Amino acid sequence: MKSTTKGSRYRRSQQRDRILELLKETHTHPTANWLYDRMREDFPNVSMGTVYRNLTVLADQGLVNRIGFDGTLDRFDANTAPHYHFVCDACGSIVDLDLPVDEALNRRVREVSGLIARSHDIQFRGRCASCGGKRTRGVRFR
Amino acid sequence: MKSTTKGSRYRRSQQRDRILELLKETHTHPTANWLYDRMREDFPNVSMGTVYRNLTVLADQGLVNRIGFDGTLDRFDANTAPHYHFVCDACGSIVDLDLPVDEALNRRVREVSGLIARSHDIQFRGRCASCGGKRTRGVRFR
DNA sequence: GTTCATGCAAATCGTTTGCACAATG
DNA sequence: CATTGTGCAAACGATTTGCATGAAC
Repeated sequence: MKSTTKGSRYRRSQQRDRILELLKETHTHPTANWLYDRMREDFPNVSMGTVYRNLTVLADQGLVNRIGFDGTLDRFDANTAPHYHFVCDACGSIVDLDLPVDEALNRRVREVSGLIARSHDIQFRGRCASCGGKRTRGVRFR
Repeated sequence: MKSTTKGSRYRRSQQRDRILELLKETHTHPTANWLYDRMREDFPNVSMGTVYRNLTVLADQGLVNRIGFDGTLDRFDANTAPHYHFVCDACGSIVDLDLPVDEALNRRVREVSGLIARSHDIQFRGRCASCGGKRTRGVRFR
């Protein structure tokens, strides 16, 4: 991984630009493999290595977040503002929530434990709109 | 993975009993590999396969939780009561917090999004007591 | 005695990396 | 032209699985 400390001697590339574009126009927190499939439409010979390398660079530049929920693959998100997530038990889809981030929680942690929390993440779990109350096992997002 | 739906035709085994015991007397949310090392003290020929298989069974029986935080390996925990976690940025150690679980959050998700959240997890991030404010890069827990 | 659990090794999956060549600044 | 990015394939680390044998019920 390149360090953020140095002058970030990154060059631009069509591939990386496109990956960021895809992430900006997609709000499903895609996996590397999903991005790879989309990328092949424009760059038929693109490799997974390139996808991962660019995701790492974008994350290093702070343009993208890498998130790895319990059990699921790594997902990527161009929404770098702090926010909470809803994860569907059935199909694994992830939805951003409009709940305001509650900084007071970090303070409560300190009161209770003495530990200084600088941030926190919340994942809510349940069925998403399309999986509903049904027992249907949705197709796992890959 | 065996299903919970059937009659759970699990037999007991010394190995599984010992793994559960280790998890009960350990509150550091160990990795499979840590458990493997401890297991070898009692069962010199135990294999990782056995460790993982038993962890899966214990999780299926609801006796153990498998938790996989962002970037870290899977960790295992015999404390199955809902609780929040503090994750150290520096050394990766995980601490259970005494903060009461706030069920009202699930309701707020519904108000805001219409999604029905059945549960939620929170991970707080910061430096643990031993990593303190120091820039020391603690040894990553494996 | 039937079935489940084990140990071993090989397989799988997501991700990373070394290398020779192409693209960028 | 000095260096970074790419495509390819091989390497990697965590986890899973197939198989023959041993333990549990």
